Amino acid sequence: MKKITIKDVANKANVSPSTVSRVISDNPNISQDTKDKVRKIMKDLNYHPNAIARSLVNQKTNTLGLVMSRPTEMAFANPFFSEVIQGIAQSTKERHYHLMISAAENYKTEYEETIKLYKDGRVDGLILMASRVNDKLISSLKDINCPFVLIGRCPEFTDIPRVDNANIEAAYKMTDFLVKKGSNKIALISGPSDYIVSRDRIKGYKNALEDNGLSFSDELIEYAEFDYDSGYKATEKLLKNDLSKVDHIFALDDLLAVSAINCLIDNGYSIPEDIGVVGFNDQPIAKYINPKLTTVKVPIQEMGKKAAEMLIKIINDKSYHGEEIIIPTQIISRQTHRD
Amino acid sequence: MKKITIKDVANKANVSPSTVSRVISDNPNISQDTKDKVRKIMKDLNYHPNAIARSLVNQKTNTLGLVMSRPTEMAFANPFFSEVIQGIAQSTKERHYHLMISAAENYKTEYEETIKLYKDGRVDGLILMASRVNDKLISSLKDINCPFVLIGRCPEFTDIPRVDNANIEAAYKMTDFLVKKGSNKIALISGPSDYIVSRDRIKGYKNALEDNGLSFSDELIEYAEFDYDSGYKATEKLLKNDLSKVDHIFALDDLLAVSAINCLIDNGYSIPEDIGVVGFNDQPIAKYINPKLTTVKVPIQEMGKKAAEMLIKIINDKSYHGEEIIIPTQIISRQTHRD
DNA sequence: TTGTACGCGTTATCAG
DNA sequence: CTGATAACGCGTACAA
Repeated sequence: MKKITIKDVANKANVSPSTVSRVISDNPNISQDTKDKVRKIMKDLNYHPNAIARSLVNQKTNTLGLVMSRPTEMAFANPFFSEVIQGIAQSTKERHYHLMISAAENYKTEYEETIKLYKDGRVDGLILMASRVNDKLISSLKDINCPFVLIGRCPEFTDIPRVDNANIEAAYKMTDFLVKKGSNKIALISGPSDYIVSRDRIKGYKNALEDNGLSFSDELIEYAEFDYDSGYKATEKLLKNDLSKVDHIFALDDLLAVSAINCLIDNGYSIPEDIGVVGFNDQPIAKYINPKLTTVKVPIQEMGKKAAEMLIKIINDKSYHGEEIIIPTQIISRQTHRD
Repeated sequence: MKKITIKDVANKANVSPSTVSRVISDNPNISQDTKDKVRKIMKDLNYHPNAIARSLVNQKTNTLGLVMSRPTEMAFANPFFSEVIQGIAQSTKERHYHLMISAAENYKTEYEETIKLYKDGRVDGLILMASRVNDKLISSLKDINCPFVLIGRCPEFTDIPRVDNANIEAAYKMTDFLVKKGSNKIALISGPSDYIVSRDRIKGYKNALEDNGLSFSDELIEYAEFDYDSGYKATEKLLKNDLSKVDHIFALDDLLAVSAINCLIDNGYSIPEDIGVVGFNDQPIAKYINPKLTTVKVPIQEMGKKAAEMLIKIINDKSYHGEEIIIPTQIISRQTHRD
């Protein structure tokens, strides 16, 4: 079962390896006859060009990289990331690219893994997710001239290729939506405070409060990781403060919203009668629970798709340096807010 | 920003490229002096060995492949697959392997994509998920001598490397568990009938019925895809039949169980008072819904881990041809069954 | 202990 | 239209 190479094909076809190479790339100045002949032999021999050898000579792998850090991985439990991957996988497939996924244990190894993936020459570019404040990774990537696209936002750099949803605006809209429904005290359960996405959403929330003449206090906000248990604990903390006046909890992630709802139920509250809960992202689970979750719809898969598309374009078109794509969001009004 | 190669290092260190190569692989018969010297220069130049070139000469890529077909991708929405990937990613990371993920649009392209991934030389081996009855892929892979590990089971071949959970036994246990609780008419919502996993679980269910002297009828079973909407419809069909005597619905996947619960609730039933619903897999969602789902716990992530470990071992140890690892399951008794 | 020469499978350049 | 040759970056016999 030895590997058959371009030479084997060449021999059997009585042509040179270069000719075979040319028919592979469908070079126009090769006679139809030889093309047919060589193609037949390739079929007969069940020949497949070796991607590695091609990569070596072409200096490109046709593969994109994606690194999941542990926080991200934990968030892997969060359906958000599956959806992004799905979108990425779709684009790469369409463009005949491949996708390499790498897990990291923590933020530090995530940094190293990511850089390594590129410097080892395994990938032509990288897709970054979940950027934190002060993200060294991005400046390093810029330094070594590594093509990348960020899903999210990086405050230190304007003008980097990225796809994001309008987080500030979306959180504003949801907050405003609740206020217009009569809410006047909204507590917040946020993701980790060093994530840009958290900060942006908090900002939108605060702005909306302000514009509606409502006051904000730090006691109204609790931070959690992007997982269920953490969200549950955050809700418990909120419960310890005086929740009597709070009429809504705005969770900055659906999973967090679900944990809040369950914590509330466990403590004897009815949703949304006693207190409303709304989420963010519109992940599948939003529709699965009872009552169904009111949330902000973010086209996650679409974001993954766009990011991969942009990255591939950056890699292949040197006159193109990426852009900022902001995907619109939309409030999905279901059953967990107070009307 | 040009690439620096082994030659650059060699020049700067006044040694030959081969010496540098030996330093990289920590060859024992190289003087400590030159090792130190070369290593320092590698650091200074920020040199990274090119993985592609290495792959070409070593004839191995150190990467594993995983293909998701559309049905699988749809199931990508199903958390099952995220968890498996997570497990795989963990093993590959620990063993310094990489993971390439590929999406396919349907069963046919899945077949081609998979074969191609290997024949193109991009991966050293493959992890297969969700095997169907009469899976041509497996025999093809055997034919071309491609190392692979199956997560699941393939009835046509005994003796192929795989990791699985004891589906028959697990479904038996759950059915028996319900009967012992007093249930005597259990309906089933299964995954697609051409998946082995469906057949195995159905078999366990039937066996348990039989052993308990209960009768089985075809009207008691509905088939669905592994997604929510499909499960909902299947439940509606069940509802159209005479459900009056049915006291439990056994869904062969948690997501299906959730859809069944919601469909039942939408039709005025109370869970578990009017009818019990139990699931399979113990995915995160099982704990998130209200009431919490009674289900069979399958250590999904663990299965991914084991599969990747086995595959890597198969690839590197030619005296090892894989084995069958059956991971035990466990009933998680929560709130959706009738006591 | 280290250097030389060749090969891994392919593509690109230059002849013819 | 086609063939020889070099090169991509690295590992490894073989030689020294």
